Amino acid sequence: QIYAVVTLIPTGHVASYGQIADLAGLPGRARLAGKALKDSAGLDLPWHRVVRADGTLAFPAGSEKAREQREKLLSEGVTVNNMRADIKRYGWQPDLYTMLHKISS
DNA sequence: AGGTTGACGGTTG
DNA sequence: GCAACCGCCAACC
Repeated sequence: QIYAVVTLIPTGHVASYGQIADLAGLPGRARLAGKALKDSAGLDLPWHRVVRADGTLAFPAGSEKAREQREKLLSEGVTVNNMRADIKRYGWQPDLYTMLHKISS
């Protein structure tokens, strides 16, 4: 379920672990979403579009994965300042979020 | 069985 | 805005 929701994130946009878990029918289990993505290594998913609720990248600053994620987001037009994506502009808009919530239920 | 550990998130100072 | 806490829960020691 979690992987399915991740594929729904439009190119050039980002979503939080909490939102992913929520839409996957697992409210309040953001950590599980993170665990699922960690285990998803190898699968073809837009994992780089998943960030923390405040927009910061989940990988330790300076790490190889963090650099890779930042690069992928920038290439899609998502501004990333100091390892933090601009959630205000590129995050899921409220209307789209509620719409997806309705569909998934 | 009990303690630790996270690709997290909301609250508080 | 930031950092320290605390709640969370499944997987591992």
